[in-house]
Amino acid sequence: MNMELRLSWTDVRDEIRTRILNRTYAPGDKLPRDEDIAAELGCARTTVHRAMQALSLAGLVERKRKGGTHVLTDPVSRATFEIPITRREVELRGAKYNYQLIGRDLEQSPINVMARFGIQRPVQMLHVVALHLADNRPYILEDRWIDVQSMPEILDVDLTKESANEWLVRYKPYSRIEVRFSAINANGETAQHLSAPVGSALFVIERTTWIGQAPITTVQAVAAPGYQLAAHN
Amino acid sequence: MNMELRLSWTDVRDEIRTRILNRTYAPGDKLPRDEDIAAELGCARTTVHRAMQALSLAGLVERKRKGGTHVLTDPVSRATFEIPITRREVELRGAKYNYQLIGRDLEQSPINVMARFGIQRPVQMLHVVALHLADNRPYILEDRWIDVQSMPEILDVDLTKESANEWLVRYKPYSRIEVRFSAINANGETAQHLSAPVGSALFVIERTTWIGQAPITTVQAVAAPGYQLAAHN
DNA sequence: AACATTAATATGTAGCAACTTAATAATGTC
DNA sequence: GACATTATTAAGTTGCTACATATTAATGTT
Repeated sequence: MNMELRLSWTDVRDEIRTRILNRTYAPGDKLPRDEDIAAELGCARTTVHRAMQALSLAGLVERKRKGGTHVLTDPVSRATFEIPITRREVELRGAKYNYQLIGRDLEQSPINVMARFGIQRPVQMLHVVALHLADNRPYILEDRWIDVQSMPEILDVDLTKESANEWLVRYKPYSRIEVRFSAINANGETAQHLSAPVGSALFVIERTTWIGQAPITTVQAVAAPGYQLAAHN
Repeated sequence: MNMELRLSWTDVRDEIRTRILNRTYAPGDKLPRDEDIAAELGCARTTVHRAMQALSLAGLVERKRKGGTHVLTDPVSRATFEIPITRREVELRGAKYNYQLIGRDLEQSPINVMARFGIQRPVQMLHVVALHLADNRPYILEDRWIDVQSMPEILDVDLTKESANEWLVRYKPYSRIEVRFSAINANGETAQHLSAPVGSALFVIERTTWIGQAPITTVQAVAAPGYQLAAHN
């Protein structure tokens, strides 16, 4: 019978990772050239290359042209998380989703919003405050600013029925996103909207998106108490 | 003069993304086959394939063998963040790093720790509580559990000088990591360690790591007030 | 009609070859 | 010795070919 001898790039990646873990290649060490590893393991250089790319992306090794590949001494934890649209997130938890528009106004962008976009002068923006509910309980309170210059269509959207985010991701997928996490104590208004005690610790997600260089939207999403966000590698 | 006509896979990715953004390929649509796109743009199928992989990873399209490529109707926000070792993080902010060991005990793993590792029966673990300081001000309070079965060496490490995390990333790089974020109100003890008012909202990072199937460590890191974590795509 | 079998098809993966690029090393010049 | 120039090297990139795999569509059998 014919054994499967061919190595996939994931096999190579795992082999190299094992060697790094068991200190065959110790932190700081220079690894053999892709070509030599390929010869040793009996695969193509392309395959080693892909494995190395993965390890480099994972923050385990560092690669430089001509310089070769080195095991990093201080590997960084790198993890990825997903932020689905809130409706999806709620539905995935098996809860009923609802949405309430709280406020909608055309305003000049305040300082903190300008800072998030990295712009110098205030511009006209659509300011939307809305509440997402799971099983009729407050889930996330969002405070959103939308650039009307690069997206005048948003002014005609009926935001009482559909969340601005749903419309945006459907019609204007971003190309760049920046996310910041933090924690705040609930102030009176926030506490009221989220039916949480004043002062309770709330998880905050701040997202800012662009299409190319053009600012699209920035949102501060405050989650109800108990909210957790998971990520993995 | 000879123009640069060759398309790189990033060019192809950008072109396809643009078409998705301007609704040439609308949400839900089926894209042409890789081969046809390659023919149209004048590049190899491999190149289109790589571009598509990137878009698929980014959550913009979905690919199935024989089924073809479809634009997703609800693209998910996917972002990546890095957690360097705390010393690095502090030094990168231009601050002086210090570290204090608060407690170190061999204990049976409690329920919540077992849950994080997904194990059924309690095991002997090293429980370490420590404080990281930036410019002599509390920065992060960590509460860590380390599996001694898969890592007896940790018992001989002098944790008064080096943080357990530093030792771990140096000698035992994980292969799988799970991260959870949340917010808590500072209780008396936590507040005291972090010199924060009781009740203040604190950002919490919970990290659990494995090597293969073997649990390594789980840590609850509570950041001092004002802490922010940034991510990007 | 229901079910199993077979064929067709679009993506997934690996190898090979040729060329590009960035960084280092070697050399030459003043 | 200091500096600029050139050569070398190892990773990066693209294209091509061949084959694997999963899924759908078509066909055959009862």
